[in-house]
Amino acid sequence: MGINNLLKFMKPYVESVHIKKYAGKRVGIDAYSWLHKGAYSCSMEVCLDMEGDKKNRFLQYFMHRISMLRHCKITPVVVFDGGSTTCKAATEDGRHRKRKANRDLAMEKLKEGDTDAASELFQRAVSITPQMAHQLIQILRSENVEFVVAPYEADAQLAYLASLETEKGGIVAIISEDSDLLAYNCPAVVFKMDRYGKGEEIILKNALNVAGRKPSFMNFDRELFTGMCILAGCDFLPSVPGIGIVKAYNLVAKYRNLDRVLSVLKLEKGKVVPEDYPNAFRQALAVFHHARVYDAASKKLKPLNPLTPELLQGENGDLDFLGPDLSPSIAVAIAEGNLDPCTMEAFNHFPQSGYKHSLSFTDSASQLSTQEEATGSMQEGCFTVVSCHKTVKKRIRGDMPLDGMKSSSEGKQMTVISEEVLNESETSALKKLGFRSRNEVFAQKEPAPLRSTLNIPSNNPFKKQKRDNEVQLNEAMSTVEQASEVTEVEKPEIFSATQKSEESIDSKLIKPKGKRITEKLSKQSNPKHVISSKVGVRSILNLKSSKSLDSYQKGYSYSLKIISILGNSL
DNA sequence: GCAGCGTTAATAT
DNA sequence: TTAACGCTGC
Repeated sequence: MGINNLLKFMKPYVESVHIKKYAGKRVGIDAYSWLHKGAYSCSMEVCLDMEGDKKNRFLQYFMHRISMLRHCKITPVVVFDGGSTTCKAATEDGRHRKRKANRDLAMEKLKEGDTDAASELFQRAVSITPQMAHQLIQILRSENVEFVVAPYEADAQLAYLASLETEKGGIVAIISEDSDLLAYNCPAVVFKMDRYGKGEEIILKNALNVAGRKPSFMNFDRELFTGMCILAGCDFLPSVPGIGIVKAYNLVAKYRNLDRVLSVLKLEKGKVVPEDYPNAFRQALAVFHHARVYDAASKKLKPLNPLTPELLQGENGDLDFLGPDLSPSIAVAIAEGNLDPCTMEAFNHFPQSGYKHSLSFTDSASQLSTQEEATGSMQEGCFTVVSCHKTVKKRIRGDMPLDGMKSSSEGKQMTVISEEVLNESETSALKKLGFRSRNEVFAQKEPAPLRSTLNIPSNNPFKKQKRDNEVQLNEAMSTVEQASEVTEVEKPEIFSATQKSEESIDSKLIKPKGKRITEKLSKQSNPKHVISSKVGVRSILNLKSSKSLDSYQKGYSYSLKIISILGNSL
């Protein structure tokens, strides 16, 4: 990830800082880096999509850091990655394969009973899923933390925010682990920030055009700097064999013109330079400067910097490598966290989170820590559901064997495995180790489905898939406009299933819910599956058309605060 | 001196 | 997953 060896090379420009230097300011956060770090503490649970408190540690990790920033009077702006662009497909694919291999190995170790080796391998296998990001988004909403989902790269979105003035939603610095941000010309990036707020900062203008320091970036403009980064090797384009950061720097410093550098490279390295390297290089450069980002003011996608005439004329006018343009309604739905940017499926509005988000932050005795509150309603196994769908209400009230659920509880720490992500032998291996499957725990206890499914083609290249999905989404929308059932389900509603649930409204607990099984049930047993899909889409796009965002969000976050599900039965 | 490879440690609690 | 380190070969 990032630019090969860039941080090491920039060491002379790194300064130790405490994040409180940005008190009173808005600071952007690359969500992926914290999600990933947080996931280490629960890698097995995440990989196997288990249920239970431990799986949600990554949320606690994230929110702890948010609390720390707020404690420092910083306004955090969390930026999530969206879909990946075609340029990056190869890198992503390689990572995916590695993770899968590690996961398979981990399963084998687990079967052998070697849990230590297994957990180490699971740590290498963790990937951050859109569902995890969405879980976090739900909490951020309820805690009124500002966030945006980038249409493509979070880095580009962060760079865009950093280019805006504060009054227009801009940020003054970025917290991340990704050196790409420097290639995107972000002015101030804090790397390796620990939980107390200490980190290492690079301020770009302290390096560019400053005399007397080595390596000297005297007479480097931002384009040359980005060019150097690409030459050294980045996610979009591997470096020419034999070229690392030092040689890249020397070439750029010597010729101060990227076209010249490319021709010298061809002369010096000859056949080692791939045929299409110069073209790929220019595309990568264009991505770093003109990637498509979401503009909250116009609620549309726009290029990070205005497109140049050369770009508009070149590439036969096909600028999809910057990330294909999206219609405004889709762009908004993605940015606001209602549409999965990878699959273009509507996110399930059903609660997924087991995170207990009553975090407070103290630094007395210079020790910063979280406090989790357990409430009575949880211990008593209270059951409250938030839903956008009225049939859910009926099912919960009519069919849910609540008493059975309460009596089946076997202590808080029980971990439940999901058969949908495991094959048969894996499932039986885990059962031998004492895990229970979700199907066993949730059989006949699940409410009706809410998830929308839009028949996503699975093997298509990303670009085509996005377009197809967008068409389907728009079609689904227009069909739904006329469906009479829709009017019934527009308003988010809160339903309670026990007399205790009224009390739980004050509770700040969110307990996990079996999602995958919900989907499975929906396909098997709900003849109205297609309708409910459309409802999902409608309810999302409805945000834009008929309600002010503000009032919806208030309602939504309120709803989320009272989600408290299943109590001890997990 | 540098690139590039392999190994190892750290990430979180 | 990444950074850091040491080794090797150009």
